[in-house]
Amino acid sequence: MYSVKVTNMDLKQIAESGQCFRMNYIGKGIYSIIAFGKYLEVSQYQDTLLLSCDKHEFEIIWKQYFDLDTDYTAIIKSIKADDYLNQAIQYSSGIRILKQDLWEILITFIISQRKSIPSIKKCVETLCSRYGDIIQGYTFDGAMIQTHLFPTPEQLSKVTINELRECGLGYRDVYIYEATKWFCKNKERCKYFNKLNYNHVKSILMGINGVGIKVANCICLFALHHLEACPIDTHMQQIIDKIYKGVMPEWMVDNNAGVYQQYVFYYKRNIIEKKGL
DNA sequence: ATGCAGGTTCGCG
DNA sequence: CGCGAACCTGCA
Repeated sequence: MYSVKVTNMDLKQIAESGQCFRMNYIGKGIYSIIAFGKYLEVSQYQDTLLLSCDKHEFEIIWKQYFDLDTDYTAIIKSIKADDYLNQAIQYSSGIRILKQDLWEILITFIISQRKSIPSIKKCVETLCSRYGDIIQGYTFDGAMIQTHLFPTPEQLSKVTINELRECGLGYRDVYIYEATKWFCKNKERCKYFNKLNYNHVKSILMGINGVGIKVANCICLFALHHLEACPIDTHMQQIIDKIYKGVMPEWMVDNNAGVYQQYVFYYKRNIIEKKGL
């Protein structure tokens, strides 16, 4: 077990933000996460994060994963006056942009198109349980559990389109199939993607069949940490249309637009949607 | 039962 | 180019 002080962090908000599909609430204030080859349990009491791993694992994996070296207070302070955005931040300032695995984000966000979050999660778990390695993890109680990792590119490259279809992917089966081949072929090149600038890497990603501008932006933001990447989905489009009268607000083209997008997205889904805008 | 969902592609004007 | 329709599947 290891504990660490954090600011601008709220596990619930992150888990429900829609940027990751393998983080789940498992009761008693505890969330489970499977990423980078590990199973983690984590809980939070005020500004203290408690993790089921040791210090070493925290330092080499989870510290980066939770983006704990980025100063979100500064990001929030840098906002130019905007009532709606500030209102959203009151509600969602515990969201951080997770640094996730490029390959996993590529595939899961291709799956995400025209799907609800529960449905995306279901597909992802099916892929993991059928094609991913089994690993052992430990709960807070010290109990050993087994779980599946997200399949590697090599593992998924052995799966046929028909088998993919049977995982509930629908028409996305071909996209996944082709993206997998693309990734295997470009594996060495992908390692240097974090050195390329945002527009460059976005245009490369959009060359993949099934990756349009929204998914490309999600990959840039959630895997490559380009904080200026601002995915515009139907929720964001509604915000532009209804709140900003069809004119894209300045904060959406800011250096930190992706962070702001997450704040607004979470706020919109949790508050506005339930009251009927 | 019909319609639609956190998107992309294709084909049309 | 800008627009609408179709694309699988599951769930209201």
